[in-house]
Amino acid sequence: MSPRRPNCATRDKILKIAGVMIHQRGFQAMSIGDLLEEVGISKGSLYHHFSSKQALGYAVFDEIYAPEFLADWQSIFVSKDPIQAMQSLFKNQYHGLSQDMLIHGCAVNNLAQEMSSIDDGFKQRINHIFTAWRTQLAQALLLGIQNNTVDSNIDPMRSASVIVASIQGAIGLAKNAQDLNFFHELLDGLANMLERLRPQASA
Amino acid sequence: MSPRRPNCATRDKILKIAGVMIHQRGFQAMSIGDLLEEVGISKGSLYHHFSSKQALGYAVFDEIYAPEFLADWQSIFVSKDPIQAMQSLFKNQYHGLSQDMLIHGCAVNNLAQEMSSIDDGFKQRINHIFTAWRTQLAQALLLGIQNNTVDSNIDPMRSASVIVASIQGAIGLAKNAQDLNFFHELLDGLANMLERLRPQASA
Amino acid sequence: MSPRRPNCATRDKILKIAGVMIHQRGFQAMSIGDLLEEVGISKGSLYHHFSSKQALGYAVFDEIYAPEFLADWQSIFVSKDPIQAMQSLFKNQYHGLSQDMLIHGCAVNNLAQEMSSIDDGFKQRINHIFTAWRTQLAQALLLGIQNNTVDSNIDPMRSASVIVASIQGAIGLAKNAQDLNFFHELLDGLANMLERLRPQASA
Amino acid sequence: MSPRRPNCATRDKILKIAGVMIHQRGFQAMSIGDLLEEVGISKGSLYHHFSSKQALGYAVFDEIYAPEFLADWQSIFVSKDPIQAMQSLFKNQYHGLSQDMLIHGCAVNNLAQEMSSIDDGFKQRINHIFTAWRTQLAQALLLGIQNNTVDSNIDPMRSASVIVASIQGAIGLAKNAQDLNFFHELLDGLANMLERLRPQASA
DNA sequence: ACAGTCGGGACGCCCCGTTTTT
DNA sequence: AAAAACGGGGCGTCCCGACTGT
Repeated sequence: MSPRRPNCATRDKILKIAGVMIHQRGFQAMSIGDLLEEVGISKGSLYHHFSSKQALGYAVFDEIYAPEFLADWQSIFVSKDPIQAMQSLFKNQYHGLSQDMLIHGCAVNNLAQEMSSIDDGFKQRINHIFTAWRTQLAQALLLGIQNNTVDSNIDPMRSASVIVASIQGAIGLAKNAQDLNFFHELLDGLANMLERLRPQASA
Repeated sequence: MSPRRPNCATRDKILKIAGVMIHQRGFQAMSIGDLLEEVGISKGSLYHHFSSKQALGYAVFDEIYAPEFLADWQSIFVSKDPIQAMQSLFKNQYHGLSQDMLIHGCAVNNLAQEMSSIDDGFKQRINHIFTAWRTQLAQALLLGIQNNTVDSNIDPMRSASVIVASIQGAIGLAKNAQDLNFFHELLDGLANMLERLRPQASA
Repeated sequence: MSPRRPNCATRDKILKIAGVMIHQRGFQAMSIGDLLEEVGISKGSLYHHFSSKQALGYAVFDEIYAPEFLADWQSIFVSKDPIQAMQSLFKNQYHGLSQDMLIHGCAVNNLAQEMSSIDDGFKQRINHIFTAWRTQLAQALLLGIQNNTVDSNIDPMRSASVIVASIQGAIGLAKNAQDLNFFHELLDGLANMLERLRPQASA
Repeated sequence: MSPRRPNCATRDKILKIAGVMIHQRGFQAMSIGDLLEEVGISKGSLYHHFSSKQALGYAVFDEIYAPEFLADWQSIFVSKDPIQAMQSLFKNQYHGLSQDMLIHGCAVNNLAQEMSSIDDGFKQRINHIFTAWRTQLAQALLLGIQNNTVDSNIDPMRSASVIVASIQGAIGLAKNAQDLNFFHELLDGLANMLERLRPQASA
């Protein structure tokens, strides 16, 4: 059950659909039976590829959620103006890809809320990815400070943490409200908040 | 099964313990059987007071979670300097009462993440309370603007939404990390972020 | 789940039928599903009375097998001529009640072979009952020695153990052969063996 | 799938390990999956050599259990004093090789108890081997009678059956008790019982 | 001939929230 | 308010067959 086995369409299909179902219903609420029906395979097939529901969940996290999670942020991590880069990322999420996140929230954050206090394997994975996110964002802010696009008075790491928290919180609020306008307002508000991290003109 | 039945010790006990268990495990993961054992009653007794698990959940929300949810914030809603008021609230949560929130997160937010997309009754209740929070906070910010403790350039409603999102996100992150220091850092970062909503000196 | 609850026909019915099925198929091979169908109840009903298959098995042992196990031997334990008493017991088993034992063996011994090395609860119960049997039979042999119906040179406890072993072994052999005549032969042989425990005429 | 295929290391390895596992856990409780893991082969490999679990079980019986079953008894079958020969066999089992039999019992007898009433193939095999044992032992007793080491009044066949039953019963009792001292006592008792088959001095 | 991967589906026990009866 | 009965669904294991490659 090595993390990557090349030739197995079934395994990939399971992972993909399980990724969607866990995102939609939560890990515990996703039933193996429903998954089997959706994928169109039998139990023996599933348990040939994954030794347990837990192992499947870990694989979904490692092979589906984690790789996609930070993908959108790579451009920000190397920008000289991280504030502008994030603002434009928020703008882009106004269109298209925000739908899924509006309805079901962030897959990683959902798992974090549901599983981190119950299952240690999930907790470690989630911690790892959030820490990576915060750390990289802090470095990006530092780069911004060096390029005078970010106020040098801020603490990069703490600001990065707050930004991460704000985004996750915003997605959570929006998912609950199921209101696209409200989501846009939140993104706007975040953009404005970021603008306040610019170097103060009065300095 | 009216929302408020004054005289019933058993019912109150059920509500109280159910409130704790839902907070700790989540609504779906809390089993009726475990609850009965904890309360020390029989199934018939529970179903005499609540017609279903769902009804119990609603009652817990309405009678336990909701009343306590905004209690701490009342002082903020009437302050002439809401930023300072919130900052001191965060300071107070450094000590004592933050433990529960660190371990299990915010009861309302947990329910929001778990149930709002599944159960409409929960969704409406949660929306209602979050909207109230945001609205009242926006009014507080407006009061701050009028008292020149908050920058008049901000949009009170959007800023209120972002503040709410940030707080919920911070609690979520901290719950996942299970790290008190990290939680304190987040609160610090939030306090700093709020400071940036002060009227700009350069204006 | 106290061992004896007075008013519960369903519980008794479950125990009775489970006792038969375990006797016929073995404990592990008896499926809960089949039991439910046979009894005509639902899963919830069964698990209301017994917390697990194991608990059911223990109850069957304690409340069905154990009480009946030593019943036939009570007359022997108080006889002045235990050899003759056992021989007549064997004779009686020629008729009628031996059928069940021929086909499926001794319920207690079956459980002993199947479960004692796997499950400690069963092991302890079985040891207890076998020890009781051997001990009481040894006392009976001692009584026979005192009444000069048994050779005083034998060691009562060891002889009792051998007698018990022989009987269980005989039942096991007969169950395997499924041959009534062979079973009768074995009982005859046992009776003859017992006769050799008489006081030696030459002494 | 002929009963004896000489040159196949894999097949032999399967048989050997399966023999151990069936002895330890029972036939039904032994899972094919566990066996494969233990042997270190794949399913395809096993089912290439054995058409089914049942066929594997039969092969284990025929090629592992049966050949070893009567090996120790060959010396007895040709002795002029079978009683003494058996007694010394019991003595030898006091040391060393009795461990396995104490813990897991007699492999053939275990199978007999578990499978003979369920599976006809097992039943026939077991019957065959037990019959052979009894028959050969009866002949040995007859030889003893002819050599005046055994009482001529006994019925050789019936006595042989009782002896076989006693031994199997003793192993069963000891396996359940898991008590080496008790096992030794039982063997002692058996030896004493055999002594009583000597020609009576008073005759 | 032999081995490995993959897939199949029936069944294992048990826990769930609920309804019915007393 | 308690005891009893309900039945659907939870995940996982089982033995096995089919297909693929050597």
